[in-house]
Amino acid sequence: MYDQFSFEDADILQIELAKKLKFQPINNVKTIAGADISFNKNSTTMYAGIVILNYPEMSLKAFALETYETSFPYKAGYLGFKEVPALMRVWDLISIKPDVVVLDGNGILHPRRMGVASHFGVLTNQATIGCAKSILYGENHVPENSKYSSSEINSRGDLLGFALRTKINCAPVYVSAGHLITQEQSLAIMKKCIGNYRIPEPTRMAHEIVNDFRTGKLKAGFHLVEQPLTLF
DNA sequence: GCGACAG
DNA sequence: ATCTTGTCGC
Repeated sequence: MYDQFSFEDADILQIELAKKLKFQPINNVKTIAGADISFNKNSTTMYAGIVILNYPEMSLKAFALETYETSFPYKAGYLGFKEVPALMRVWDLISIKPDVVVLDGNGILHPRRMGVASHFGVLTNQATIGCAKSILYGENHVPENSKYSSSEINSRGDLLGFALRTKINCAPVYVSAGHLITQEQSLAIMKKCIGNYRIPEPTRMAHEIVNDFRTGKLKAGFHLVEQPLTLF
């Protein structure tokens, strides 16, 4: 889909897509999804997956898996061009869409306000939240060392996201609104998605199934979980 | 110019 | 992201 794009083309598209961003609170959140990608080193085959959890119980409700071929390289600031096409393929397998989707990467906490979560949100017209494991952009402030504590991340006076401590003595994760949600609600929702691990449940579980998919333990397609099991 | 740089 | 053993700390 973006294989013929140069980084210059990508810059222009990100700026155009950013003009479509909209930030508004979501009313009733009953389901939340987590999306992630996995792949073998030196391979163009991507294993994409999306899990759907009941909110705020965090019990697994369903998940979808699909592969996708890409030649777009990874480069900081352009993750969306590599991952969004694959995730959209998986998204098509889901008939009943979740209320909000959490992506493994940033939302507007990005130099052009178009991280992978915002990119996916605009293209699918869905509410999204970005939750990255390391900082990409913005003035980084370290939150205090206690679970649920957070600190703002600003740039030129604009609030772009938050550093959130999900576990004591562990590096924080970086939360930012993707699309069709507010910064504060993004932070509030992510706090309720924290289990006993550093990575919040949506993204953590997505990472889990996507790896099982890559190693052959799970197969492509939509899978409904009959007995939603709460892991904590 | 130099260093940083999501997954 | 993926590869990959031991090791430090709660």
